[in-house]
Amino acid sequence: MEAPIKILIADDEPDIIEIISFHLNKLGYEVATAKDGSEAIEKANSFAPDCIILDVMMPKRTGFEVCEYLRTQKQFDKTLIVLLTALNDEASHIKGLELGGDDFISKPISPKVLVSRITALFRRLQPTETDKKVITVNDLLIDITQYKTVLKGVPHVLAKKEFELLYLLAAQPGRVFLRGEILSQVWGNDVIVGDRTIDVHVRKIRAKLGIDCITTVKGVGYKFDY
Amino acid sequence: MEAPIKILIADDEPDIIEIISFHLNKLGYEVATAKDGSEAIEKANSFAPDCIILDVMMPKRTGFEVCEYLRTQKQFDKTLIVLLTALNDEASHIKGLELGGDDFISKPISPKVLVSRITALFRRLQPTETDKKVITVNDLLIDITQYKTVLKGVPHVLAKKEFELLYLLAAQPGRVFLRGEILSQVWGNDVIVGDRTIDVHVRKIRAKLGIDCITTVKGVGYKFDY
DNA sequence: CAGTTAGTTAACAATTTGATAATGTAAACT
DNA sequence: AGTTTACATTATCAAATTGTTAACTAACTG
Repeated sequence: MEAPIKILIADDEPDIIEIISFHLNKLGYEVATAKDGSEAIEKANSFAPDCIILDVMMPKRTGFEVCEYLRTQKQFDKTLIVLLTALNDEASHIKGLELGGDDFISKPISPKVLVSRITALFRRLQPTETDKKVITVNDLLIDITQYKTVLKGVPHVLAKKEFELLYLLAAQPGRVFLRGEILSQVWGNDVIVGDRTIDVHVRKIRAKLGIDCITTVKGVGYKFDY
Repeated sequence: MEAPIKILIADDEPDIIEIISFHLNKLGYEVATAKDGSEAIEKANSFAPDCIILDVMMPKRTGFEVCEYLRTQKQFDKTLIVLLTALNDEASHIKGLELGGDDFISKPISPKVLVSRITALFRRLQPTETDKKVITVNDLLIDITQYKTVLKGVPHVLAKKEFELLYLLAAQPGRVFLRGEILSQVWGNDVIVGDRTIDVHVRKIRAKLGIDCITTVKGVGYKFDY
């Protein structure tokens, strides 16, 4: 990504603003803040954020009102809107979705959840990341429609399970998959197989491709890293 | 596009249906809904949608079952199928791709993501050139208007089923066809024939043409590769 | 250094496909 | 109609591939 992603946070509680912007800043996002609904709209126009986090309960204008207004404006077509609601407020959740909100986070806020939800949203906006059938990482190509793996232009034939395992890991490079996750995702929940089975398949993939694209995270699981 | 694009939504949660149909309606799509898998299949037949959004977890029949079934029906050849899955369920992702799903959207649903993904799918669909009558790959020519196969200038006579099988595979070189797909496309879904039948026909094609243009993908299916 | 975890290898089991022959079937031809 | 012919399908078994486990070794952790 070239320019830093810009995020606007609007909440009337300074503590919340501080916590959120601290964490987002740390991750390289460019952050602006607003302390009520009216300021949120002003800042949205001047700052042109990619994502706006709105507290539902705010002075001057509620998050709903801001959300509704923003959705009428063409320049905020592609802006993600995340609403902060009280815990378990299903009604607000539905209302927010109808007004065009993209996601909801319940207070109290876990910074970790917030960040992962926001990154997930951005990821989902681009089907090319997670949802494509062909994965390419450097000079490695993995195509599930063809069950084909090509490394440096040379095709390598993997068996079904090997392929599915590699595909799973490579779909999210860097993410560590626990053994349990791998088992349930590749083998399914009904099938019961031992842990060694995974090792053996990992080994075969490494051997066939001739590269170490799968990294062992001892005591945890495996990740694709290439 | 002249007539409005028709979209069928199947989910057992009325809230989800309401939100999605609200947003799609607003964009000018014609929307029908179903509350379970069985109703989804009924509505698919009567409504003839261009795109079907299926929740994976549904009563009566799961989204997977519906997807699998629809893909066996010739009239849903070009129908887009979008599956709604729980967040981060990679196994479903892979399974869905194998069953012929076109895209995946994780719950909770963001209207923005949903809409952008669906329009992206339709955009991708434009270059529909699947209906070629004559296929030529290298020095192999396959003409369905004459049921004729010519390899290196030499005609080879294939039986009806042999030809149709070859034609199906060669129409999308490289793509793996599951046995189920082959059966439903070449034999139809009413006819029940065993798996060996496919093997035998593949063998005959290989023998008659004298080349290995059909590759076996063990545990998965066959693909044309020449 | 004991205990845990992963890698390696080989053997075995399970599955899948290939090949061949036999049977069924439907049209084509006396 | 009866026969022939070509094609489609199934049955059966052989062969190849793939999946899994066991047993052992190596590496790491505290």
